[in-house]
Amino acid sequence: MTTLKEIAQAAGVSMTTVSNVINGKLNRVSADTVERIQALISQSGYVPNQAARSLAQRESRVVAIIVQASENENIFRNPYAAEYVGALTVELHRSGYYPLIRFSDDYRDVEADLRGWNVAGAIFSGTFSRHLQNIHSLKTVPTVLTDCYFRLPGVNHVGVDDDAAGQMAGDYLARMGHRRVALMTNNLQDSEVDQHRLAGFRTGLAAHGITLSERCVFPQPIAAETIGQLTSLLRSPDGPTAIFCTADRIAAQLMQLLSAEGFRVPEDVSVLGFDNLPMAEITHPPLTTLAQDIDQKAHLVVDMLLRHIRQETLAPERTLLGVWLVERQSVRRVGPPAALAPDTSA
Amino acid sequence: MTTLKEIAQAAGVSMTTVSNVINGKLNRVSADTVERIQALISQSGYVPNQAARSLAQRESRVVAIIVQASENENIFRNPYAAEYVGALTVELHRSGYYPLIRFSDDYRDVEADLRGWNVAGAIFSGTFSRHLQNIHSLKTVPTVLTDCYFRLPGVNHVGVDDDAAGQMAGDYLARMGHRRVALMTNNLQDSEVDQHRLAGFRTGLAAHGITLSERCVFPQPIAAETIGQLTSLLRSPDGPTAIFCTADRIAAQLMQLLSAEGFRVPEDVSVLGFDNLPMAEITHPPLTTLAQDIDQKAHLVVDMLLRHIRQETLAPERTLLGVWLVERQSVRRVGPPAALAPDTSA
DNA sequence: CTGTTAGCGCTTTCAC
DNA sequence: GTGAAAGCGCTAACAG
Repeated sequence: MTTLKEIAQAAGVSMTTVSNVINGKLNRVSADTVERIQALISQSGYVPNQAARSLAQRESRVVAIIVQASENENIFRNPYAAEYVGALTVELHRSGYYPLIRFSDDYRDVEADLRGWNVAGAIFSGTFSRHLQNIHSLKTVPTVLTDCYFRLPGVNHVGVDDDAAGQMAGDYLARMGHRRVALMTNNLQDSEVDQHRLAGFRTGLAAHGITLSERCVFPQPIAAETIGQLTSLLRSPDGPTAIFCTADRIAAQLMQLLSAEGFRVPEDVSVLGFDNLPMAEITHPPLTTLAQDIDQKAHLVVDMLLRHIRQETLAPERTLLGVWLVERQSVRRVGPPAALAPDTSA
Repeated sequence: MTTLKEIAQAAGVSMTTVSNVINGKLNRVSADTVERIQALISQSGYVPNQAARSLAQRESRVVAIIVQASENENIFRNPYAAEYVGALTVELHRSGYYPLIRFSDDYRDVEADLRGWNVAGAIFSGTFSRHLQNIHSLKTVPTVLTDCYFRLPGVNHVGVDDDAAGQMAGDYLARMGHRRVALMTNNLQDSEVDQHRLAGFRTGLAAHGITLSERCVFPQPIAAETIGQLTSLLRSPDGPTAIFCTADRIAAQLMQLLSAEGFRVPEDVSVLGFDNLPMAEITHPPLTTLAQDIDQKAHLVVDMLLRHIRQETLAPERTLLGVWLVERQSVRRVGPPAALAPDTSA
């Protein structure tokens, strides 16, 4: 193993000079010294020791990525989480940072990660406010909160405009002629993202004089054991004709279950998803969904974080990303054509 | 920020003693000193500095997870990779290690990670032999190779028995009455996993007197632009009646494309997948596939690696995991019942 | 442009 | 049982 000291000795210069070359402070070193040192570095295959660097500089090149999940849960089974973290990883690598991934809902683990590794920054995804409250390092570590609703002055935030997105969902289903609709979320109880999508959905429906009935709100994905609850609702004369799912994954599972119960999508019931993950193309029928741009989000988040780390002028504290509709085949238009007449905006 | 030194001063003991308590060397410290120090530690919220620890001990608690991918490619879009890495992450956390995830096909980056972070160990997934050859740290860093075919004495290896699995696929399709079959892989050119599945497939078919025609081997997934190549083959009188895909993802995409072209699965053509990912349940029709146990694999891999790190008696150098058939609805039985007669083993 | 010096926070001999 | 001291590999003032 080669060290900086050895390079310095071989080059007949001090460690400082070598350090300057390594860290690109080339204005402090003469051109031929730079060249000589770089030659030695690549010959010897020298790699700087990150631990020593972190220790001396009191900051590592590590960025913590904290994903809301119960410890021991493989959250990458959720394709949205996996794709998002993967995109963040690519962006961080590109900038010379190393992601430290933690699945957690225990603030002590998170604190230990942030402090123990002297992280340069942290990115949170989907963390509930009640957990974020306890993480005091938010005040000292450059942080970008994503898909969360916890606010703290000076802490940047990036997320989908969930209210607007929910509204778009409600508006779309209403325009497609649906008057009785339902909603299915991942975790309405805890997830503020889900709560805002619901609120927006209500607003969007209200604009068309539609009220979301309480028994049509499913706060968790339905499973094979509990599908009966939904099917009997669907079969009742005043049951919903469309279901908005706040994640493609829920929608895909739901369609599968529905099809096993003999319901046809979209003939018997329409299904609208959220995210536009690759899976939306392989469901049957292909899923109509509200799309978000995960790569764009990851790029923006890392960019914001690096700005923050470099103490540059901060970007706006809060950035809301839009979603757009991708129509495939899981939502159909219902009702007599006359019902559409009042809509003059089409 | 609290340091070990401060704890020592507050407790009126030396740093050595505190260090011993932190590292569980309790036989060297009296019971009440232990207690006093532990109280101080939890009161102050002290968290050891990982960089300092790594530096002093010349080894970090970092385990590199290297996933074969082109740099800048978000490989977590591949649900198998995501689920596997997620499972490894959970296992490593459970044992107090930190995963360092790297998507790469450049051995220099990998070397830099391994050396720069003084990693305790490394796990490779799917790395091609031609890349692994260049990674000299394999000889010095405790390593488990997974889903690879590169052999090096002293380096552990865990993988699916791809030959046996391919054979199982061939045997199954033959038993279901298919005499003309096709194969579609992810990257036959580079992936030794795919190559072994193909070899096994040929063996399995040969046992039933079936030869896999060259034009029925698709070395890469087919896209919308190239589907014509397959459909014309399918329509020809001696075209294949079943397609074995070496990943569920390929199978799901294929079924989607096929359905858009007016082919029905399994009536017109059967499709067999590989992995049994959650997505296999949401395709239409639900996918018949060869299942592997990802959690088991991850558990085994981490267990092996930790053994290696702790210099315990090594597990066998090579462990092959089996797969099993999960029958859903994408493969149908064809041909006259008589065709089944020669099979006496059923 | 270059070098000297003093740590960063922890572990680890080796004495006591 | 406990402590003193050296050092892991690097960076960062500060001098020259």
